[in-house]
Amino acid sequence: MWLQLMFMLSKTCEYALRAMIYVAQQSRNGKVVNIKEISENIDSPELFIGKILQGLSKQGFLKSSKGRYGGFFISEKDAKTSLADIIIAIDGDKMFKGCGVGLAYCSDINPAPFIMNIKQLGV
Amino acid sequence: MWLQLMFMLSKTCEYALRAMIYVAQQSRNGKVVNIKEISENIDSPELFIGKILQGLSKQGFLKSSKGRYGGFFISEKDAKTSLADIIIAIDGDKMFKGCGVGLAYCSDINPAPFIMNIKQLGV
DNA sequence: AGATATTAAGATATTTTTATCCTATTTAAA
DNA sequence: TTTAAATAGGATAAAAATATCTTAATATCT
Repeated sequence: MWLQLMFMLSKTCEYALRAMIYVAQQSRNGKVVNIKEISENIDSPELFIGKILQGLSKQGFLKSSKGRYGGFFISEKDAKTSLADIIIAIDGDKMFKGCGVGLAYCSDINPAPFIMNIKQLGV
Repeated sequence: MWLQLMFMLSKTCEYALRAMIYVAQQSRNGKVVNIKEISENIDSPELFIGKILQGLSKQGFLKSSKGRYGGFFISEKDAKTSLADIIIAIDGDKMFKGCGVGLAYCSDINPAPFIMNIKQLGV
């Protein structure tokens, strides 16, 4: 069974994931994509996603080539990266720790995904 | 079965939930608590949580009393408020909509809690 | 009535996140 | 070799989130 996690990601991280997924798709077809194309397809500010990918590229999550017909691409090997690793690279691992509410029953051993339902304050 | 949701809340929202839970606990013992006590117990900036509770109080999530021996408290009725309502009051409902990654398979009908596991870019 | 302790409210300050600008460097095609 | 198109990198700007300050209003105790 899959554990369903719903995240609130930073804009930066959201753009990054969308971009990485888009580049990965294109790379499977052997295509190198430039920032303009990426930003148009994932609906993000062009220069901003440029900066983000520049950073991810430095960290080795994808490759870039400069110059005419340059752009970004993801090798078969890099495509094995889990989305979680990208999230951690950008937003850090705070998301995977603690429950965000800081109740007593949250700990490292029981990192308390915040049980939400119909739980009321008074119970 | 309970659905497990793990959130990244804004600081404001995190403080708010912790404060509300603390006040609710104290109110069950008939105790009115002031900002200083609250901030010490939930580890938040005193003036900041003051502002936050001031807002929640205006919206009717809890009661306040001014003057000496004043403070905040939550009636039995108000204690029925769900944490989700407080989150929405502060962070809005964006958290309950969309998947944050904006993939094609996310929609209003299928609001795609972000399936996370070992999913890889390349699959 | 006076002193003290509390929330209310508006203004302001600080920090972080998001976004843009400008110039340099690189590459390929003409 | 020149030109055009692309990323790299550093600086800056704008917006949003977080935090604090100051004064006013209110309530309680003596």
